Amino acid sequence: MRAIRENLLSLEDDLLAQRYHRIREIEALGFKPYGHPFDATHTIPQILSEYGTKTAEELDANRIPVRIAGRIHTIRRMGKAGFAHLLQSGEKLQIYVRKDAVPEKAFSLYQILDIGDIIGCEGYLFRTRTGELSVHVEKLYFLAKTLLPMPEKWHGLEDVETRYRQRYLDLIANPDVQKVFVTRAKVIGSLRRQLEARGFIEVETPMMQPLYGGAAARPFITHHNALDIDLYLRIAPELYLKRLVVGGLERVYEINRNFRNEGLSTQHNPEFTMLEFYQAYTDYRGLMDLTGELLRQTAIDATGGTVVRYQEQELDFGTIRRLSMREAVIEFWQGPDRPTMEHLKDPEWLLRHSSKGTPGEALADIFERVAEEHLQQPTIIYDYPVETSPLSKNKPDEPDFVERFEVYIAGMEIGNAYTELNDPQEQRRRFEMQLSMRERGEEEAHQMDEDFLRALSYGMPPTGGEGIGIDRLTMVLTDSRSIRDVILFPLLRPEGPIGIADRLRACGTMESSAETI
RNA sequence: GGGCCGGUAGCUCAGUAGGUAGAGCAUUUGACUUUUAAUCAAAGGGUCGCGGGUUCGAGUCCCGCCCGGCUCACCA
Repeated sequence: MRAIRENLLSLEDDLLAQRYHRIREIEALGFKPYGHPFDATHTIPQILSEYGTKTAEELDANRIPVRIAGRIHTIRRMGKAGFAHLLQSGEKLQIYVRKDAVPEKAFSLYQILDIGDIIGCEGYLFRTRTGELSVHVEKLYFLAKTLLPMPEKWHGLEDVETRYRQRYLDLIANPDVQKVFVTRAKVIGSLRRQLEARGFIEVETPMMQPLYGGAAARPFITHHNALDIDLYLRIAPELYLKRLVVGGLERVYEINRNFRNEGLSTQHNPEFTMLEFYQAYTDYRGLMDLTGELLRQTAIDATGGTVVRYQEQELDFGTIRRLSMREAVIEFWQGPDRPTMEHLKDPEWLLRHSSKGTPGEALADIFERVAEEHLQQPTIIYDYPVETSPLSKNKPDEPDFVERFEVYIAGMEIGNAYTELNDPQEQRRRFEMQLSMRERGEEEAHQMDEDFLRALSYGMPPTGGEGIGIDRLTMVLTDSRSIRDVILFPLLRPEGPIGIADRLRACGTMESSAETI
């Protein structure tokens, strides 16, 4: 018994225990600590946009009754009256509670509210002496108790690790974070609408694949027990989507996760979201036009305009520049000995300027080192060497190159597109080329996919296909520096013991013991 | 994996030269019926990331480790 008392004493300073105890006080006042449905007349953002410009006189002359709900962000108690700010969807509205305007128990409830509690209230809109639009409360409802303290009110939650691990807390404490994810939803919605409007249908293809392909990356491996087979989490949906084009679904798209077992960085998360779409009877030229239209409209839908601020610069989505890979190398070459187009067509020159094994790989390597970081404005880079592009169609006049382009924005690769290789014989040769690269130790070279070859052997119409990285596009459109800021739950190492279960159990035990003392 | 930076109260952060661990917010108690970073008065709250070492004495110096950030490498 004494041990219990001592525990109770030691818990007096514990915020969790304090607040847990408060649940009983809330119940004693006739309120439920959790779980009422609540019919609001408005959301807080609605009130702000509908009545934000009404004057005090207008509000007094024509009283507007409201029922709203929100989380308590700040509370200022002043004896027999007080204020609080309620937070909903990242926006705040002040409420005013005075003792003579609400039932007695409601005022008692107001006096024991904690920052972070979720409440509802009913009353009418007015402006305070200082002019702030507020709710004059006549009825108070209790909707959910917070047991843990909220982050500080004006710095918010700064600790990046906590922000990523406890995104719910980040969303509560940092209203701008909500905006990022609203914009992300707008990006995806905009792309869907635009593709649907052009006759594309959305499909879902396997995430778990017996062979992985469509990109160069190391996969995650998992196991299916009943079939006793290993499966790969897909690194790309490409080969499945092209099978659908063979089947006559001439315009298909998929927006879904890819998984690549690679390092993490500000631009890489092991699972990330990709839009891939395929359009029969077009080629990469057609896709360049389409890409320009898609990106322009997405920027408008997500941000309201075609000019987007990103890290001290203005990116213009209104027009997208087009450069061949070789032109880009020439344009962005730093220092002396700027190469000419002839140099860039000379295998020996290329091999001299790169450690890569083939002229094509060397060109791609040089491009990445010389040009990539300079591609800040939305830019299409086209004509890629065949070695790095096992699924693209050769250029008719230059068979060492393929009809492929990538979209760069803010120095990042955002999109990748090409005229699809639809000649099964050539595709077989490409796979075999990849296999030999694999034997040379290129772990990420493509696997042979015979069913895909079989599908192509039935005939795939000439087709253009493209992938757009949703996360990176969202970064650009939300002015985010890290991919983790546009992924709700980015991958982190698991954290150590949290201990909340023990603390909650202790609260419960204390309480039932206390009753028997 | 390499380099650099960081981890101190629930949150945001200070912490001198190696000498009793601090502030603001939050919390608790009291005052206050138009405040808004509310104010005023008082109080409680710490595994200084973890483990070793040096020292009479370590948040501080040294070594190892854990977690995170940035960056390079890697990732077409």
